[in-house]
Amino acid sequence: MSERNLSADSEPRRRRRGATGPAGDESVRAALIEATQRQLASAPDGEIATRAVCEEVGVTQPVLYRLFGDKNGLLDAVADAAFEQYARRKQELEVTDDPVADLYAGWNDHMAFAAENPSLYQLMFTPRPHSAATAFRRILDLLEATLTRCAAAGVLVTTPRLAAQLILPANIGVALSRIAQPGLFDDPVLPDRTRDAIFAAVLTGARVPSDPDPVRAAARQMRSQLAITSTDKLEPVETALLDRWLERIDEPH
Amino acid sequence: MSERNLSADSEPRRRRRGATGPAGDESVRAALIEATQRQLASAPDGEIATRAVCEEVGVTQPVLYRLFGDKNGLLDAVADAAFEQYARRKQELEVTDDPVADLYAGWNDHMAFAAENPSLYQLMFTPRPHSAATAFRRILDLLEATLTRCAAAGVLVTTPRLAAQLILPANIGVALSRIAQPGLFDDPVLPDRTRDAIFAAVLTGARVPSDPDPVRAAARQMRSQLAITSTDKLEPVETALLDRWLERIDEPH
DNA sequence: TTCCCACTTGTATCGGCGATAGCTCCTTCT
DNA sequence: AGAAGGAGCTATCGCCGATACAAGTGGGAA
Repeated sequence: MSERNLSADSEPRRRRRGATGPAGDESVRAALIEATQRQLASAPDGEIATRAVCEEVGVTQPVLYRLFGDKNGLLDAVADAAFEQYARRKQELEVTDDPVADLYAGWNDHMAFAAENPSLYQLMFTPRPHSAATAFRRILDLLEATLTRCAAAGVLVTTPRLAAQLILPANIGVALSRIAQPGLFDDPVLPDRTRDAIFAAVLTGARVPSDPDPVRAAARQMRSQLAITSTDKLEPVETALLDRWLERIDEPH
Repeated sequence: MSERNLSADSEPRRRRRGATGPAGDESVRAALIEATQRQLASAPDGEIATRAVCEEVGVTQPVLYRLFGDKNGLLDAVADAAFEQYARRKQELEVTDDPVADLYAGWNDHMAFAAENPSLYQLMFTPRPHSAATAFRRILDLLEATLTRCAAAGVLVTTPRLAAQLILPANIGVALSRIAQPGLFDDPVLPDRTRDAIFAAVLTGARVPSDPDPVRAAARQMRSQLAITSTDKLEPVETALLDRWLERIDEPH
């Protein structure tokens, strides 16, 4: 049931037949999404009725169900539209060539977005049954991209993938807790403190602009670690050759 | 509206008048809560119908509405009952005289509870309109009590109140993210890493902040650096084998 | 130009939901 | 015994999500 026959894939065939009127499907689509966002922000219980949405736009229910499949499809579309807003905001921020500064700005902007759009935020990050929305994953990818730039600068101590999985849930947790229980988490320094705690576990404490070659730095650190604490996961011969290679990588060009 | 005239305060007057039958009100109350929990765990969409709950217990709808006021009151009661389970679990753990160990156990048990009871967990920690449930606050108090013991032991660098506000949202964020998007946050070390990152910002640096195994950390960073910027100081075959070895070093013991 | 047909849209409706009005019955107090 | 008041059941209200059905519309074929 609910094949959610979205008309996005039939976009090239749009208006081929039938009467869609002077305004195309995607115009009605956008209007429905916008109306849903508005009613979602107004409704204190965070719930909307497809009837009310259709009435505000001036279309009947079958139109909505043709465009979005079912109510869940509508909410997915709203969540993805919210991601577009989120990404647009973030794009206006990330112009620096300092990826760490962008990371900080990204966290702060995430918190601001959540505070300004609590209903949309819940729609995006709260577990919803049978949701096919891609907003969550795309935001994680966005974060991972910034972290990859950090890794390229040599300031990341883990993989960008793991770092993103560390940062985003913490960010979401603080934002959702503040939405759910504003009175319990009203400490103004809370987001910053959480941010610093997580970032400290992911970024190297000291910026290393002095070292232009992060590969060499990593190799050097790996060698020293091996010298201090030997590993038993490699055979001695392997460890010896590994050390030789690391030494070669560390050698000046 | 919906005064939610709960009969808990009328407990001393129970069965004073009227026919409650051989089973008292609180028996029916508990049965309704239990049935709701069961149906909540079964339902894939996390939604329940008061009709179905009443039918399973064998009472009619007005009974439910007299006992809980409305559907939200029922869900609040379920959330508070879930808190009792949560607190009971935690009470079985916290017997140590090492408050820091209790703190770690508390985090881990929180994650386990969320994984075992995803529906209940969402009910407790996800923003719900007009919720009068006290579970959220009581769990925060529980955490703050443990942190006060840590402060008495002199291992806390902030106030217990702020520390609790730092820890709980991070804990919730990881748990909810794993419930909402299991595929995106499947890294098994994610909860522990988050825990260590947050605790490091709250406890005196007894525990290693970033990584318990510096050799593994160095190997991981070396690998990510190699993945980002390949080196020309090693032959491709050598680089491939180097990566394999680093991977072996990074593997959990 | 005319007919046809695929597609859209409005009407009306279905089944289910949360919530409640009003009658009946039972228990308890006087 | 009679009075009184609370509790439960039946029936129902209004709203919701979703859809069957028929009328309508416009582009393409003859």
